[in-house]
This record gives sequence, structure tokens and C-alpha cells, in this order.
Amino acid sequence: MLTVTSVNVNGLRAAAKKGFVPWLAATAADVVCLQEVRAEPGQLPGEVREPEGWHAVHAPAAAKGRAGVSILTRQKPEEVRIGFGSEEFDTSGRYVEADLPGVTIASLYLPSGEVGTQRQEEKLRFMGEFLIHLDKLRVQAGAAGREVLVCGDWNIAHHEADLKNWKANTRSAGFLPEERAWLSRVFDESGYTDVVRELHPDVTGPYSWWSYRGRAFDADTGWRIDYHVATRGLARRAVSAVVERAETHDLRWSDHAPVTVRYDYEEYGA
Amino acid sequence: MLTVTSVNVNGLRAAAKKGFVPWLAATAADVVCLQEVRAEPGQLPGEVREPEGWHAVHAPAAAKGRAGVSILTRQKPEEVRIGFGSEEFDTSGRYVEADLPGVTIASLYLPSGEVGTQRQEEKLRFMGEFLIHLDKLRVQAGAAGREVLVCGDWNIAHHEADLKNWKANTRSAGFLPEERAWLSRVFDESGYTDVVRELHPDVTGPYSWWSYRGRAFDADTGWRIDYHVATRGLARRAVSAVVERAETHDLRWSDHAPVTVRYDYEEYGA
DNA sequence: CTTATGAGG
DNA sequence: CCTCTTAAG
Repeated sequence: MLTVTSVNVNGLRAAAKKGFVPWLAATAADVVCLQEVRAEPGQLPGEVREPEGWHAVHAPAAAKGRAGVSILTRQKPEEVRIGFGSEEFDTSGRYVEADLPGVTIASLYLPSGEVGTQRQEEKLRFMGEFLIHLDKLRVQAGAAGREVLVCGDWNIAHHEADLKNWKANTRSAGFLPEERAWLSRVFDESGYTDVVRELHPDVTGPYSWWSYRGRAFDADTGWRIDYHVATRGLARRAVSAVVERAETHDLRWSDHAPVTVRYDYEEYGA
Repeated sequence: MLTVTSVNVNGLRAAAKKGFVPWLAATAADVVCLQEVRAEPGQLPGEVREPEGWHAVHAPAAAKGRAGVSILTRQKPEEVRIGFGSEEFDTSGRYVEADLPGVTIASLYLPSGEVGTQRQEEKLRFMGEFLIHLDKLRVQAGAAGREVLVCGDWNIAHHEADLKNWKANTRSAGFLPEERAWLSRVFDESGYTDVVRELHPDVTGPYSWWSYRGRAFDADTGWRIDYHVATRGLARRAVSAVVERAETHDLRWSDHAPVTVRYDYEEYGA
């Protein structure tokens, strides 16, 4: 069994001061993909920089305090790669890959975007370049007999069931028609599967992000923007998916919740 | 009786969220001089912008979130003046005067300074200009039969008894020989009195500021840098002085403590 | 260590 | 509303 969790920690230093450390100690996951670490490794306390029993690869952004993705694995990766061959984005702390036996697992933090600003254009540029990488990755991995899993905060809700108030958000970054169409290309044309939706086709949500503003969390005014995006062979082996929604405010150490999937994937061999 | 308190609040918005509001409601003071308000009046909650039962005059700095002095009085001042006629400092949120019957009370926030930086030069420029104002103020008030009280954070410890570790601080901003000599000029040549020291000549302290760093407060590693500086006629009428040191961490809403003096001054008539 | 700021989310 | 930043204290 291969259990993988993806979670945007919204600042790993802050999360570590709240409940991230005991959460990590208790998780059954074999691999944890982190987004928005927002720190250089040297700024992190040791218990999250190199947690006992884990191998860690960190891909911080060049800009201090921004973005940053990491992957924690219980067994040492065969290889790790930061970035996806993009001049603009490879130092932006948004993508890292780790090769494990038979499967490549990536942690992705796609730009959030903001309508009418440069940051939305940056998001669209990222999407354009990244789609090419996804295609290449699937083809190369397929040729080598490997599966691919891209976990992360994709910052796009795909369908109406993926956010609470879809009608009010048709012109909001994260639910724009062109963003949704791009995700459809990832899933329908590029040969990847939205694993959590595949396992739970007929529910709204499960949401993985709730704004800190207002009472969004208590009212479950959330978005499903954190995905496990897997090649078909791996997606077929997914046996369960849970969003680890904190049930009390005390346990909420991020505005996102961990998304955990169990894969019945014996090639991983752990 | 005229009771006056001076306190550096280290951000009035933050202090208001801790214990400042109940402290103000409970104080017996007739006049409260505030320093480091660090907000424009419009950013303050009403209960501290115009507290019930008080008249407030606010002198914020032009730079957002910096400095800022205010005076709260139970009776409406005859007149208020912001600044002391300095082109450089009148919009810096460091000085405001209020005329009450028979006495002019000012709230001063002298620059902190930092050795070897521009901010130390700024402090010295302020000191030079301000000494001239103090002389003029004493002369003019004297001619009009008024007393003067300049309360505030002067950011200088005068003598060895005015800070915990004087030997370690002889080259620290706030205890430099030239700063101490300047305070001596204020007290010995300019006709003003250090009211708290006059009432308590033989004690170390009482300190009014303790760094938030380390355990300075618990170890009483403090400085006496908040003063009541009064013309002789008023200083003679001072009957008691207390530094309202918070005894538990819960009650500590600033790194400074209020310095309260009671003046037996019937001319004030309240 | 703490309070502001401004960017980003 | 929250976590970073930098400046100031």
C-alpha cells in the first residue's frame, strides 16, 4: 500500500507552532507533499526540516517567504528534481518531483492568480508551460513503466460541485472558464485522473480549502483546489480518499486540509 | 489635586486588545499622556479614540504606524498645539501640548536612536531643537503665570540609578554621555525638575521600561526613561509618584509602565 | 520579543 | 483573517 497526503501548510513555521508536528507524527502516510512552506530550509525548525523517520526534499522560492514546496518520504527517493525546465518558474518554489520505486510523485503549488492583475497572467503562463511538462512526464514515465502522481494546490476548482458558491464565483480567479477548461485538458486529454473525484463522483466537495476570512470554515464555504492527479494506471489502484478536515479550531493549523489517498500499488514495495 | 499619568503604549491598537481599556476605566488620573500610539485616529477603536468621559487630542506621525502622541484630559483643554515649531519634527508624531487652567501639559516621544545610524543623528537633532523649545516654553509660561509639565518617553536614562546594568550600557543609545549631559542641561540649567527622582532620590529606578526580549521584565532589567519634567513651581507641589508596574504577564499591555504623579495644584481647580 | 507595515493569499 | 516581509523599537 502506498499512502500519499497533499497539504498546503500556509507557512510551515506557523503550522509547526500549531498542530503540524503531532499531525505528522500520527499520519500513516508514506509520502507527504507540502505546498506554501514559505521558508528556506535553514529557517525551519529541525523537526519539520528533517523530521525523524522521513527523508525531506525542499524547493524554496527565490523570493523570501513566498511559495515553496517540499516532499517528505519514508524511504529515500531514487532521484529528485526541482522545477520542470521553465526559466521563469524553476526558482519560484512551485514544483518538485521525487522518484520512488515505480512511481514519480510531485508536489505542485500553482499560482493563485487574481483577476485583472499581473498575477493572473503569471498563472496563465504557468498553466501553459506546465501542461507541456505534464504531457512529457506521462509519456516518459509510461515508456519507463512508471506511474505519475502530481499532488498539490492547483488553485482551480474544476466543476460546480468543487466549491460552495459557484454562481457567485464565475468571475473569480480559481473558477474562471479558461482555468476550468485547462483542468479539463489535464484530465480528459492529457491522460490524468482526478483521483478524489473518481472515488467520490456524486458528492459536493470534499472541499480542501476554506478562507480564513469571516466564518468560511464553520459554514463549510470551501473550495476543492487540492488534487491528486495521477496517471490512469495508478488512479485505478486508488482505494480510498479522505480530506482531513479539522473538526475544532484548535486543530486547524492551515487554511487547507490534508488530502490523503491510499493506493494499492505493490510496485512501491513498502 | 491634579493627577497625571504618562505611558508609552507601544501601539494603542494592540494595547486596546490587551488591558489598556480597563486600565483607563480604572485610573484616577485627570490627564493621561500617551506615546507610541502608532495609528491615525481613524484606525483606532472608538473606546480609545474618544473614550467616554475624556477629551482626546491625537498627534499621529505622517509615517503610518510610527510614533504618535496623544493627550487625554477629563476637562476640555483651553488650547492644544501639535509640534514645537520644527520643520523636521512637527509631523513626526512626537510632541503635543494642551493648556489646562494654570498649567501646560505636553506629551513627548523623543526618538529612540541607535548608535552608528541616521536615527541617532535624528535623535541628536531633535534634542538640540527641543531644548530651545523647552527654554522658550518655561519663559513664556512663567511670564503668563503658568506652570509646565512635559511628560513622556524621553528615551534617555539620566544617571546610573536609572537603569539596571549601567556599566554594560555606557555605549548604548539612551545612556550615552552626550545624552545624559543633555538631560542634565534640561534639569540643571533650563529650570525643570525630574519629578519622580525628586520624590524618590535614594532608590534605583523606579524603572518604567523593560525590553520584551529575553526575561527582562521578570528580572527587572529595566530603564527609567519615562519622565515627568516640570517647572519648579509645579514640581514642588508633587506629592506622590508611582510606576504602575504590571505584576502579572496578563496585565502587561505595553513594554512601558504608566508613571503617575499627583500634584497638589489648586489652580487646576478640578 | 513586539508592533507596526505591505504583499500575497 | 492569516503568514510572511522589513523597519523600528
